[in-house]
Amino acid sequence: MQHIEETANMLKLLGDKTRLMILAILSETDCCVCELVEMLQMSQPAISQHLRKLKDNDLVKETKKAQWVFYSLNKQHEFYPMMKCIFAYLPDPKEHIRQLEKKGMRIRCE
Amino acid sequence: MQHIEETANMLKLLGDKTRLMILAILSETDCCVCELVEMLQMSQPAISQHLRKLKDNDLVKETKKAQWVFYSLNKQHEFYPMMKCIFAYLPDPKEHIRQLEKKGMRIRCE
DNA sequence: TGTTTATATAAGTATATGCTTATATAATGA
DNA sequence: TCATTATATAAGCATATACTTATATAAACA
Repeated sequence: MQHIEETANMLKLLGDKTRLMILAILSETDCCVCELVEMLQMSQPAISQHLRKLKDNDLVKETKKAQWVFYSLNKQHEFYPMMKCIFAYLPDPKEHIRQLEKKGMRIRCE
Repeated sequence: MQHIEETANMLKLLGDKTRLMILAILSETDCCVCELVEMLQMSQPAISQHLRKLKDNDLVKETKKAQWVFYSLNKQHEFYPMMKCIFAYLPDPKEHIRQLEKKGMRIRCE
């Protein structure tokens, strides 16, 4: 059980369409910034700024590989079980990943 | 399963400390505005404005009784199961209700 | 080495948000 | 009837938010 401020803050973070979709996608597969830019059809700075907020709140982790920065969901986060419950209210992010692959823009590293 | 906008909007609504606590309290017991004002130590207009948003989104229902307006949680709402999951991350609202009763400010109607 | 690609970040801006204060309405009760 | 109590709502304002554009950095590669 958490403090009210903590929980409200977490929900505020999730209460943005773009960030929510980023998290849902990352719950399926790790992605680099340019993949998210392509899937969500948002500018690169906009995506980077959302990722920054998620990282500052420890919801995602980053790994640099070659010229890319891959982001992954932090499944150890205390609010991860809550997020899983919320994902049930979202369209399946697999569709975004499929579309990305179809466009040949999936980054496969190593 | 809902649209991304719907879910994000719901989370934005829940992502405010005061509204989140109002919902948690209402999940335990119906309350009138002045009880919430006392429990949450916020101005009456602030509480009324939050209740307005919750009502506009169908999360709460109102019932007028004498000079009071009682608010209750809409447990039929499509996002109610999600809310229940979120309440697990909040301090027990029963404590607020106990404090209100201790101050003799509980409104008992009918 | 110079160019391209991927990313981060700063600055600027329009809009949204959550309060305050002031005021209106309606029910209660002396 | 008049004062009090409970509530809603409007207007104003300070701050937060989510973009944009511009720019910096670093890796890859010709």
